[in-house]
Amino acid sequence: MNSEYSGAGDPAKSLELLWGLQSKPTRGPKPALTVDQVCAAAVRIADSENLSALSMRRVADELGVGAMTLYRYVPGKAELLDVMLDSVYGEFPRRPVDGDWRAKLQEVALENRELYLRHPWLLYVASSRPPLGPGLMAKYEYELEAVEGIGLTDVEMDAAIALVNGYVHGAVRSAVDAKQVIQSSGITDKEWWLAHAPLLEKIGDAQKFPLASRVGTTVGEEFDAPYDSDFLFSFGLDRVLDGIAALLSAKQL
Amino acid sequence: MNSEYSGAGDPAKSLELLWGLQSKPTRGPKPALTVDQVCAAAVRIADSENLSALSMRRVADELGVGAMTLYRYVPGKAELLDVMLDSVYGEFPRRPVDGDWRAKLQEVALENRELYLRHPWLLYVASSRPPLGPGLMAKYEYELEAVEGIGLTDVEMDAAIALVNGYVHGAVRSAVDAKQVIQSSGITDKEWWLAHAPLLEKIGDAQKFPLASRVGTTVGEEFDAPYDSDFLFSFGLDRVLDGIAALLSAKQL
DNA sequence: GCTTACTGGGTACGCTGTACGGGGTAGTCG
DNA sequence: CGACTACCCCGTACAGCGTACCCAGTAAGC
Repeated sequence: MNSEYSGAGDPAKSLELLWGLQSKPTRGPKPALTVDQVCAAAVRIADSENLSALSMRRVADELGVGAMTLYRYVPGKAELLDVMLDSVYGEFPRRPVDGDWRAKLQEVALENRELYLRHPWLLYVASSRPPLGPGLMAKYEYELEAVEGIGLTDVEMDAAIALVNGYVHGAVRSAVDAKQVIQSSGITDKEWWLAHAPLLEKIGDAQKFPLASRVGTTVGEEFDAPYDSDFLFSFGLDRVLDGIAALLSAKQL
Repeated sequence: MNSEYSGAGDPAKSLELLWGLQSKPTRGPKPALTVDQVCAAAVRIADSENLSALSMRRVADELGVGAMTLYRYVPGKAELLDVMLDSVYGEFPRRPVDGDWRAKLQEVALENRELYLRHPWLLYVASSRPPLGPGLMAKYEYELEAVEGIGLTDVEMDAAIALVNGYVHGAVRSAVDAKQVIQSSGITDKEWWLAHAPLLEKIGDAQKFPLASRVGTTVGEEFDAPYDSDFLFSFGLDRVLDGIAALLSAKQL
């Protein structure tokens, strides 16, 4: 499973694509496709297979055209990824929430999690300087609303949602990775741990790394317990939100 | 800049490599290279160039051998990445710290940050199920020591350091990405924002997304202020540690 | 000295993104 | 209406990737 880096293309060209600023041609045959169709096909492939299965030829096959035809609509693969990103950001739920900042931020985290689970390839493409398309702008606006007017500076507001989003990204990625490893290898964490325990013991694992082997064993055993990923996700998220709460009360003194 | 996925190879073969469990050959010519040499050359390339410059042929050139020779030492590129990961984990400082859990966890975060800054490609390869080599085990052991005996369960201990490490990963990746974009494009965040402001205004940015444009502008302007990355890093880290502190005091009630 | 396990590495296959250029099509202008 | 030309689709080609396969050369064991 590879992952690519968004923002690798020409940012100006990506922006033109994202906001539909291309000057429309007047002469010549009508285009058989649209950028949206190309993007939708690419998202379909990335969703149902994975990011490394996403190639220009594969997208072209999906649309029943030649590979080079895609370059009539998109400058290159990097810009296509930018468009894909913004298009799925556009389906961010943005459900209205009654409650304080904490309830709203929690909802933001859950919606981000939903998005990642629906489009797992996002986990491997999300960049720190994403293209400023309409989808991302709307998502960012919604997220900022959760922390507006609670006493944070603009920079702190941005840092707060970056903190939450960063946590969600890491947590969901761990969970998705683990699930994929289990699916592809056919063995669970517990089984894997048990299978390799003798090898690690032979090396002197428990003597040299007592804490690591104790905690590792416990975590491995608990991993397929009834409360699994949901519990762990909420646990970490609560810590992050507690941290923001601590900042707020410190500022009020 | 691409990134690859560690753990994609055969875990058993990676483990053998990591712990040096290969049965040594008795007959035939002496190998001209060692796994360590191959790994060191690969790390050198990834450090000085980047992860997408790391190819088997490139590593072979660095060592003055043919490309296929590497497959005498390493089953494939995926396993080579595993070995590279564990080898740089092995240089994790693990400085002893006097103080409470918070001072120790802060030190863990700073050392992780150093490691990422010294080997930026780590940011694009780190996986959730890394190979359990000696380097990672020692690092994990050291990190667990920071939160041992402060009243957390084993699962909570693991979750706590995963939380800190996840934060560091995200924060450093953002900083490194930003720096690379500035270097490669030659324009700073502020200049980029100013250059695209008229375009975004034409679209109706400020009307549709008032918060996003206000906060975005502020963040863009502050970004190359004197206190930049160090301040922001500590800010987020303090929030994470506050969150763990809140958990600890809640458990003591 | 023969056998045999092992090493180095050349060649080749299928994959990638995409530069280039050719042939067909449709709207515009003399 | 014919010519022009901008635009469409896309076949070919190239450089690069990971690596399967295979063969020649080497050195240890019998």
